[in-house]
Amino acid sequence: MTISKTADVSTHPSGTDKREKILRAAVKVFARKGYFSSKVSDIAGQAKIADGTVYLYFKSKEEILHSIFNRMMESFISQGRSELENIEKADDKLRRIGELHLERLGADRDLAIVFQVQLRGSIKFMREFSAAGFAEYLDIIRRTIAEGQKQGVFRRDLNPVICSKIFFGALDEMVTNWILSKKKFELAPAAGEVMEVFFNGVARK
Amino acid sequence: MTISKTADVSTHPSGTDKREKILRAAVKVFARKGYFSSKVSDIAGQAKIADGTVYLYFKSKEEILHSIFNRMMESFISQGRSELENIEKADDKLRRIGELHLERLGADRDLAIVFQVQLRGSIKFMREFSAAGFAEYLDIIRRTIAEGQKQGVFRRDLNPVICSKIFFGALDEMVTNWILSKKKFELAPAAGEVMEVFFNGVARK
Amino acid sequence: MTISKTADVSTHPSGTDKREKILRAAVKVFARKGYFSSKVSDIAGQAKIADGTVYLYFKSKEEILHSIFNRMMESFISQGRSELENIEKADDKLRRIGELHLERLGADRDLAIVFQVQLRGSIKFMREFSAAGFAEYLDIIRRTIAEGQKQGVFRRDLNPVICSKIFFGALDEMVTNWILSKKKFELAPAAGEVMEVFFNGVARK
Amino acid sequence: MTISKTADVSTHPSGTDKREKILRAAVKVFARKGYFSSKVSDIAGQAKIADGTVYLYFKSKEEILHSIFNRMMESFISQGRSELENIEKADDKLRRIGELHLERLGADRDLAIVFQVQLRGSIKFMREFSAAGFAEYLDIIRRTIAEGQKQGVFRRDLNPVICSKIFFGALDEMVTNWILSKKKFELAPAAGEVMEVFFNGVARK
DNA sequence: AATGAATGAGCATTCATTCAT
DNA sequence: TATGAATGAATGCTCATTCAT
Repeated sequence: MTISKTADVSTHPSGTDKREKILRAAVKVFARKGYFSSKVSDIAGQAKIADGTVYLYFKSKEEILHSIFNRMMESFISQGRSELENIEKADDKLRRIGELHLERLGADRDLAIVFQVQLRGSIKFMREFSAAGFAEYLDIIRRTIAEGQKQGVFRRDLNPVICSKIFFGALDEMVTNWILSKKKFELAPAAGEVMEVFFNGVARK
Repeated sequence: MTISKTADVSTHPSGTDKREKILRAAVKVFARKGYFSSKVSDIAGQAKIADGTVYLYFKSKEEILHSIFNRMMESFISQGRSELENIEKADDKLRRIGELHLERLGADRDLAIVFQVQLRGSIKFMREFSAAGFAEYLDIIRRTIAEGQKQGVFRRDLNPVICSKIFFGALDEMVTNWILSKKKFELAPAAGEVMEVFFNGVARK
Repeated sequence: MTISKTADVSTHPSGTDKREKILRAAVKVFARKGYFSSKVSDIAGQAKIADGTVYLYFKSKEEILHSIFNRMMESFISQGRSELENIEKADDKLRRIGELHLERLGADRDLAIVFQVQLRGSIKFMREFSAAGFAEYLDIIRRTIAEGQKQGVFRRDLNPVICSKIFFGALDEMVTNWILSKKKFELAPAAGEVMEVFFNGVARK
Repeated sequence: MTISKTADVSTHPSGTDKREKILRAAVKVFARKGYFSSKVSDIAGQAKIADGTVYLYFKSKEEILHSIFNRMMESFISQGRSELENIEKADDKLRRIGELHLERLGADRDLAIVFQVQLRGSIKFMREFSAAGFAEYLDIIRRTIAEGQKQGVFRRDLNPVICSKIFFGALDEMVTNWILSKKKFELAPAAGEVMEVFFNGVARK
């Protein structure tokens, strides 16, 4: 991202840039060392600013973590919404959600690590994370499944709530494994197989 | 790098008791406050021993966490093995694994929290956890699926590695949701529906 | 585990010693550098203990300051009481109070500095100080004056409250001047002249 | 803290105005929070200027405090001089000093707080304060007393130095008590009683 | 083995001061 | 002159670990 110091007079000229810079630095640092083991000065160092400057943009180290996942969830959900609104069939929608999920996290390994690992590191974070947008995400999946049941493409004998957890859990585990794996492989392609199992099961008919 | 003094502890009968006491205390404390926010003195206090005594049984705070999951995984896997060896059909085996997974974690909420939450809090822990037994667990699932493919009960066009992750991920998410849920409900009963989806999919035929 | 606040220190044999040592060190350090400019590590260094040890005996730097003046006021007032109870005449009592005041503070220059200077450095401290015992001290003086009025040794047209402030203020200023003075002189002998003025005034009759 | 900036460089020596504004702001802020707990940005905020602007008028935070009491002492002493030069009798002079002292400080509670409390918070400040004008003030009192002795209105057996401290201490304590008191009362009227005691003593003849 | 007092490295945060604009 | 974003030194407090008893 370039340091355009001419353009946006609307907000803080450099303010947004620096905030952005800190967040990116924090993602990198948190990904490598974990939230608790990361020092604020590590983040400042990575962002090439003075330690104190961090506090001009964030109230605390914890707020940085919050900002990371709030921003991510927001863009995640809004992107999801716009992509899905033109899709009619619930199964297609779900397939697209799965693809987006893996594409998005597969595109930024550090961000994925923060999501998969650091966010799970404390019940407190998880609850806050849940409140911040994750619950909504799960609910979108649930509604899509319920929609599919109405449309007649999904079985009606299954509980959409449980199905949504299974769906999310399957994707989530793909991401986690990808992160931990030493072999570099593409995450997104796995979406197809996940959907196949989720839709049709592993049983031979 | 590690761990366990399992061997030499067995020599001292009372040693095992106190070690056990510390581990139980640690599970309780970690579950409530998270690994990083738990103080060694909290654990000692909970175990009703002096702070220093902890270090007669564990080299460090981290080793306590390691011991918790090593012990858990060991018993988990050995219990699984003995339960499964008399089951012939791969789908029955897999069903039993799912039941055991949820029964076991559903039986001890604190332990479940440590597994679901604290263990995920750092890549380091996750890698070590993976090395310590989780990979083996996932592999048992994978082999069971491959076995089912041979037996002809599972589709042969699916990759057992990916299927095993889906299977584990689905169960794992059930547990995580159960932990975070404020409503107290039984975890184990969910196993049936998970298996149903995993086996037959959500699509209407 | 932890210790002990003010109360049960008496139980620990060395506990009291170390607490004492820290307080003495703190008086010295506060006297030289002032409360705000004194670092906890200065105090620890002066007391020849590790920084952390300070916190085994005091909850915070501020609590150290409180302890200093609480302890001082307590002993000051209790000593005063026992000295005064055998004195009948109010003017003799007052004279003895004046002497004690100057003797006591004149005996420990560092302690006097903390009392005269550091304690006055913030309204907050002053109010707390006032609550802690100073108000009582002033009240003892006031009552003694009122007593003298009853006994007929003091004029009855004067307000004892105001007189007590004048009395205290006069002594207090003697101490403050003594502290600031570069010439080393004895403080206590000044008591006589203060009493003479307070009793008989400066006016020539 | 944004400011309307007008290019009024031409009009006034606005420098003095702004300096004045900062000093008034500082008195208010120091009075409420104490010198050490007051932030330069608090002062700037109170004065409605930018933080950096403070440094165009003062070299440091400490210099602000110095300026406050230098200015105060100057005006105090010069006012005193002009008021006193027409008074012949030393006892009348002293009476007027006492009145002025209490009137002046009683008229501006915030300023009084800074004088009574913040100035006493460090030996360093006190010494500087003393050098800056307080010593001179005390000396004026001393000389007035000596003058009174010559005039025959004051006893000659008393040491004027000690008497001046008593005189000042009594007044000073009145002010300090007034500041700490929660009840709002007028400070100046107390002057009469202080003088009465100082002149004639509390003893009944 | 058990204790718990003592240690001291480590760290988030604050804030006086500077300086480019 | 004025600004306020940026700096980075400074410090109170915590807590895992040690060790004398």
